[in-house]
Amino acid sequence: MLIGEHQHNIDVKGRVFIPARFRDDLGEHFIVTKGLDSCLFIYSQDEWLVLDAKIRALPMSKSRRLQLFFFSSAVDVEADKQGRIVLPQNLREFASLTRDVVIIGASSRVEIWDKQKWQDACSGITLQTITEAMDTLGF
Amino acid sequence: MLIGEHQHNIDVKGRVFIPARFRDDLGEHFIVTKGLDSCLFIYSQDEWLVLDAKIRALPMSKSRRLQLFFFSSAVDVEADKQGRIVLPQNLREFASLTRDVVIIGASSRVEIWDKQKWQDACSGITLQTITEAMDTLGF
DNA sequence: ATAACACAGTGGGTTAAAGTGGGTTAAAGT
DNA sequence: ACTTTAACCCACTTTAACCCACTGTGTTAT
Repeated sequence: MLIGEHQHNIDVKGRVFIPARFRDDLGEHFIVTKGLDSCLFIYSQDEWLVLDAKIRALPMSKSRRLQLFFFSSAVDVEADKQGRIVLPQNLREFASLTRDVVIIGASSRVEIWDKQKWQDACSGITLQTITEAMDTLGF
Repeated sequence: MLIGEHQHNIDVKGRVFIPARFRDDLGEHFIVTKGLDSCLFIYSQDEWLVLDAKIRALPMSKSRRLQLFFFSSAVDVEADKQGRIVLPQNLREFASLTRDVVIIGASSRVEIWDKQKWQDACSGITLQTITEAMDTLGF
């Protein structure tokens, strides 16, 4: 299960370090795609296949946009000996990744955020929202 | 069932001792997350899996922020031979843990509080509040 | 009653692994 | 053939995992 929050930098070559815990779960290869809120999603090979199957199962009329969005932007990457991956420029631009990034475990996938964007998103979560959520979830 | 109150220190390495009784209940691994009132929650693997499933089951459109909050703030930890866990810096900061902490059993989970915060929270609980609560519960 | 023991709790030093940066070589495109 | 880019490798720093030694307290046995 992918959880936790890590801070890392992208170096001048466009490489990002993927924390060891995440690599254990993700495996050798993994898939990077455009995600929601201008961040990037990383799926393990297995999770990607699940997603792929779900999208295929949809009728073309509904899935067309989704297909284009996910498949066109998806890249299969492999970590180097130091545990880093190279992010293609178009994905870096999409997520506005310059230097400081935050890497987040989100249960079935990993997300890469620009640090500033992540902080903004976090500050949007109020105590009330969380309390309500805990109520409905039965914490 | 997790009950009781224990006083402990966090050492310079960010380690906290988890009382033996709690460890018996929590198992080998446990999950630490950001909780309410600036404290940390600790769940057993089993308890967490239930929560994980519930959170995942929510539709992405409504719960995206919540999912991010819960999963990003969670960490899987394991006690060392002495029965201590290492708390990541971001969680220590969140809960303002410096040295003196209080560890509390709260039925299905364990909570870690800054000592001062805990005392303040306790003094905020009046006899009236409790009596009212007991009334509604039908004690 | 007291010594011996076991275990809960504390502190700190050592070592292996995680994380970071940059240089070099191979490959691709012009 | 030359320039640019990406892949690969090596060296270094930092951090976290691991281990060991010590203290205190309660329990058992003599």
